[in-house]
Amino acid sequence: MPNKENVHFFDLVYKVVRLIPEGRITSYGAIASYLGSAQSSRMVGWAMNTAHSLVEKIPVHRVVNRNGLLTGKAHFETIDRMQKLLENEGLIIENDQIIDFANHFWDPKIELAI
DNA sequence: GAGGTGACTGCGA
DNA sequence: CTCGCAGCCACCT
Repeated sequence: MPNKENVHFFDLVYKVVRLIPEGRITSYGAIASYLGSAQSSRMVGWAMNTAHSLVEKIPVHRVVNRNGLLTGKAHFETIDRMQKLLENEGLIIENDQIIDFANHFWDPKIELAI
């Protein structure tokens, strides 16, 4: 659905991430796949890095790798921040990994019915 | 302008 | 099972 020219990859990423419901999470790959660049999952991660600097509030803590591992926690203010935020939304984190990850997974491809 | 880096992923050894 | 490598593309030096 995204165009090819005037649409920036990052903008789409922000848009999708912002749509993630509370208590849900998704993966970099899922977003990348939704944007039509399944192999560019790295860019999603980089987008999060940029998003962190934006004024807009983007729930970047709801984006983890495909294993439900909090790989991006190091980029938050504190290492515990990400886990704390997720736990505050009803998720359970153990060993930096989201418990019952699959059950809380939010796939933009499905939820947004691309 | 060129090279290095990275919050990922999938596949092969 | 774990470990390593290649592909991907925007940003930084």
